[in-house]
Amino acid sequence: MTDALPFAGEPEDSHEAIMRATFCALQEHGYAGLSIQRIADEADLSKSTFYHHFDGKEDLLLSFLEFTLEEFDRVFKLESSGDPAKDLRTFFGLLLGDFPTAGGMPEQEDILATYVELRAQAVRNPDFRAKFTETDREFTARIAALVEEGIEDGVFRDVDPERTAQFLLTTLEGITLQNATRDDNPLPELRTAIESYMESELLVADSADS
Amino acid sequence: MTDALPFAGEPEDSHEAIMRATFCALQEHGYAGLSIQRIADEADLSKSTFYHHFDGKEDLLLSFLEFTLEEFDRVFKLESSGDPAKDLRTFFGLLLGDFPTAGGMPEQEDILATYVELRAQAVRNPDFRAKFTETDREFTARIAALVEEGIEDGVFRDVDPERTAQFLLTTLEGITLQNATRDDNPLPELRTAIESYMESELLVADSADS
DNA sequence: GATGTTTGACCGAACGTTCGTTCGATACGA
DNA sequence: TCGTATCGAACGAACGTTCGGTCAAACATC
Repeated sequence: MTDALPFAGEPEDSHEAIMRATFCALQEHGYAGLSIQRIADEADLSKSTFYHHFDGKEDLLLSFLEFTLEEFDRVFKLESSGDPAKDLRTFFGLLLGDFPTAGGMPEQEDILATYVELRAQAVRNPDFRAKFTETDREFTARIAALVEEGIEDGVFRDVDPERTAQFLLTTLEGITLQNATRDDNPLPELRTAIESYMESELLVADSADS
Repeated sequence: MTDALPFAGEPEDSHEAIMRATFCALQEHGYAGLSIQRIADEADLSKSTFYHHFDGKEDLLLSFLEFTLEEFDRVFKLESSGDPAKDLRTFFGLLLGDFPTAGGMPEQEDILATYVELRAQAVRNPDFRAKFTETDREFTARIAALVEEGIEDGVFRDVDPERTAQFLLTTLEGITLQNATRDDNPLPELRTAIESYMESELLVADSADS
């Protein structure tokens, strides 16, 4: 139970403590405000100790990104009911912040905002870009598999699974981007919008009209 | 003609030169690599001269963002044919990079990538966030107006214009985000995907099936 | 079991660089 | 002569990183 959460309990070693500290420092100060000093302070270590565990800032950030994306992936794998439509909705929910957070941890919206900050670094950082490309491909494949399953079960229309999955993921990331960079609160409305898309494009009609 | 481009010809005064230099420095070094020194170098001015024209970095960036978003808006206003479906496609194209660039200026994809970098700053910068919120609202309103026009003309289905516009803009920004942060080139495929969405959700069917 | 050696985690202090910003001076047009 | 535009030089702060050294646990040797 507690094992399902990424940063529950006390850190076991300094390596994990630094990872956790990076996470917290990112939430508190943002990517631009992230410094070795801040991470060291958050982890109750000295700056020099940090360099004993990591080659430098770039090394840390790449490790952190890798760890985080795998953690996302791991949580997603836990949720599967066999019902494609339900699983698809669950998957969308998770991407939009419906995941549990440990006590004292930041809110889901803050985590998604940090995701946007990290993703934007991929514009200039080739290693980041490679990681996000891979993650996007995995997510798309997972959505496509659910769509295909739904088509075989006769509950989804006969759409192109890969193309539909790509389109859906794009929209979901658009929602995340907008929600993290706007003052109004577009998320609830956009949740219903993507639900509408599912109903009109994906689900076969229940009644006989159109 | 040349007046339609944002940075054509020689800058008229130092203020404009700094704006232009900010634009170029952003393309070359990215947001994280943006410094007063770089801007001054690009504008052939000294750092101290910069402070004669702007209060500081934050002042400049806000002015630059304001100027840039208005420039986007201005280009969009030029294109209107009266045909809602065509105008909508033109609008989408512009948002995805189908705009002219002056000689020696960066490519459209680089400009969109810089847009993503700037937008990500809105996560932490309230002034940025306010500006992007406003721009999103304007864009949504413009799309909604086109959709409403299309419904009245009988070429679009009777959808909710506001909601449809919001959903479309979200997807477009998702496309921009993904294209700027991935190694593969999802833009062409996503262009056809949003065209498919228009055909199946928006346009009334030409033939008589469903 | 006592003793010398090695190893790994840790730290304080410092280094060199870059950053945003300020200040005083100079040149020039009105 | 007053205001405006420009400049070089410098400032303090923060950054990522390195270095020399401490301490305790693990290990090897006798």
